[in-house]
Amino acid sequence: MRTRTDTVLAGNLSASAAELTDRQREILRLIVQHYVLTANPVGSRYLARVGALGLSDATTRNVMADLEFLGYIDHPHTSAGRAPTDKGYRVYVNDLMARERVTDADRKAVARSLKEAITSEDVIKESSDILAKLSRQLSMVLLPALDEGILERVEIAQLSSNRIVIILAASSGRVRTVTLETDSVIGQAKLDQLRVVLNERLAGRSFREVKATFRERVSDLSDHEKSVLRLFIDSPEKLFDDPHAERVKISGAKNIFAHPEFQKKNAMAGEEFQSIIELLDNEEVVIHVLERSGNAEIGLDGVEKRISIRIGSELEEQHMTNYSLICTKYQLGDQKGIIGLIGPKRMDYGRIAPLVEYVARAMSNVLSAK
Amino acid sequence: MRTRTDTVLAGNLSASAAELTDRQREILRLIVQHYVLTANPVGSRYLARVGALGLSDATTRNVMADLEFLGYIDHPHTSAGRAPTDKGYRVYVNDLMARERVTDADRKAVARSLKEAITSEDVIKESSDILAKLSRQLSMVLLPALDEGILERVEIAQLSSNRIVIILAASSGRVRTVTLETDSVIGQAKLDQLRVVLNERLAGRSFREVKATFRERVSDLSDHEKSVLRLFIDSPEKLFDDPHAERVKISGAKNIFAHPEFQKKNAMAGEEFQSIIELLDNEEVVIHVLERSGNAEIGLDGVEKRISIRIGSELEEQHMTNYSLICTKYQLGDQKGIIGLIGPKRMDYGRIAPLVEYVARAMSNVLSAK
DNA sequence: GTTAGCACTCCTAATGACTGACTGCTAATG
DNA sequence: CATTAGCAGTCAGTCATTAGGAGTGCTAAC
Repeated sequence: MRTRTDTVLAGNLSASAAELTDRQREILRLIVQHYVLTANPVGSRYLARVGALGLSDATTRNVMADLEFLGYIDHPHTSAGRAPTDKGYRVYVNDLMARERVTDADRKAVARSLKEAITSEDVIKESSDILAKLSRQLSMVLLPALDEGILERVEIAQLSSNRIVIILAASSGRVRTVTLETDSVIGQAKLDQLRVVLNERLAGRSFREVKATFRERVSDLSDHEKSVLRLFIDSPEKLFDDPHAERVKISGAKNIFAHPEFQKKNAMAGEEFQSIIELLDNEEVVIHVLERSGNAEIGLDGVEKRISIRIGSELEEQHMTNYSLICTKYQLGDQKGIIGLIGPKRMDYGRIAPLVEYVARAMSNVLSAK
Repeated sequence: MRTRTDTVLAGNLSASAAELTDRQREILRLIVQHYVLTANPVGSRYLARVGALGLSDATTRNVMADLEFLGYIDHPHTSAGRAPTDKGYRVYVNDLMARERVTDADRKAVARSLKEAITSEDVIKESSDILAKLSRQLSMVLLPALDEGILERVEIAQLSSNRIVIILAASSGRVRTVTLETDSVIGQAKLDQLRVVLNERLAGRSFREVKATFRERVSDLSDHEKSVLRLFIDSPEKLFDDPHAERVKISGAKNIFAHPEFQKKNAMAGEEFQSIIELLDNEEVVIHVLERSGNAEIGLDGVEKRISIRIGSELEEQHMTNYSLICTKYQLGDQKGIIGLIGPKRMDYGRIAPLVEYVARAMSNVLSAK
């Protein structure tokens, strides 16, 4: 299919975004912007007609042919307009787009939401909700992994003669409680003693370490004490860690289905749709996607990147090639969580990326005051 | 449109299900069963052909015309087969269907799931998951409202010099924790004293009462103590109650969208679809739907009904007239929660209703042993 | 380098014919 | 009198065809 002309072009034009001509960059920018706006492939005649370029459709066509050959845009079929490829979006996000300032209205809305929140849990849920609302996308918040934090302190409280609750406080401020039924009645003095021992042996260590070494650490306790801790001894890996469901908050599912790409015929049967539903159904998928994107790009590679944007195939999820993820980290105590959103690749990056960053910063501030 | 013949029929045939003839009941049963199975309106010729009746299509037609006039079945357009109306489903559920025994395979699957669960929270989540999986519907579990339980005990634990956690233990076994930042350092002795006072004044009362009267109950405390409890004094109604998000577990969203009614053209735009998404997005809607159905029918009207089935319009939700809800209560400590599922009205009630009941009983048993 | 013009491709929506599944009614039947 | 056979009429869904529109690629002229 490739003609000799193509080869010549390939020789003349580098595939690197930096070496695109100004005109090419400008046209790519226009294509992305119009496609984001309308969800329709944009054609050369249309671009010429709106006249932002002062070029004829034919010339535009030539440039677009070059851009297509270089892999920045594509067309679904011969006589359709062009839509950006993942590579095209990537260049747009990196070099071409203008990051808009978060509007005053949005700032106010965020402040209003967060003011209502009393507990840290509330703040996190509200942040997710307001981000979903303002971005009109599907928003997700991931709490910092208990697993990666320090077990600051263990408390034991007696609820009734045979029920106690064990409180695991992480240095991030997160708290995990586990209630236990005890076989025999256990006195307050005994409990106090047990608390002291547990704190001596566990406090200040990472949950991960505690998980791995708990059995040994309590192996010398009396049988009676061990029977109280039976559940922990049986399954430390579950009790010293998050239940998956509780690390994730999701908001705004309705937004994602309102996008025009879902209005076509058999949208529900498609794998895209299925994969979004999977996200709603299964917290582990959310954790996986957010952690991979968040941890890989933000603050781990020397240069601190403030925000991670993954476009289509960059998500490395088989069925999510039509979506983009924008996420960043927020601070909860001494740990970091991740907040972000998912939407169609055709997304207003210039507006939304700063919004994600803004919400993350706002929630971090509010959380640090709790 | 109604002819004189119709009027005569109306005189002859009562609208009460009990007064349907055996043949009418049998045909209604067949219609429901076939419709549930195939999702296609069922016609007289089809019924005659499968031959379960030994009647010709014409006779079947006559009976079906009567059933339609009486409001048990309907047809979407002149030349379509008949589908049950809500009234038809209701009669089917009340009088016609056979409740199947839960299969051994299902029983084993439930047992296997619940065995893995360690904490009560796990049990509840697992119950929801397994119910969704076995029924292939959207399943929901509602925890008992903190609001309606007794505040059994208050504990205070110090996490660090200026952070404490307050533990509210409900008699149901549920525990709510709230971490507080204190302005000044507060000694252990002071905390112990505060705990004693709070327990004296709050323990044993309902959360609802505590919520309403907390401010008065602590009005005589020292300013220092009040400053520690500032958050509670400011918003007792929020802190002595559930955050909505934490009362609800949802599983199996993917199931509901796999049903054939969603495969048609603009399914996503429809209000039905929107209302299901609303359910996923908004815990308060779930709470509302489950509580209304569960509380209205189960165990409040003298006769203890074990299970609540609401069909279409009986749900009294504007946009959910195409769905049915099956739910029942389960026991958590001294309170009851609700577990149930939502699916298209076209649902295998005979299999699913017993399944819901079985899972509820199984989880109640496991929970009572925790 | 840029543009005009033209032939060509392909999607989409609209149309209309056709089929199949049903119903309702009537007249005949046992 | 209940039941059945037969027939005309209705309507959704499918399929092929058509016309229209948008856009491309190429070539030749400016």
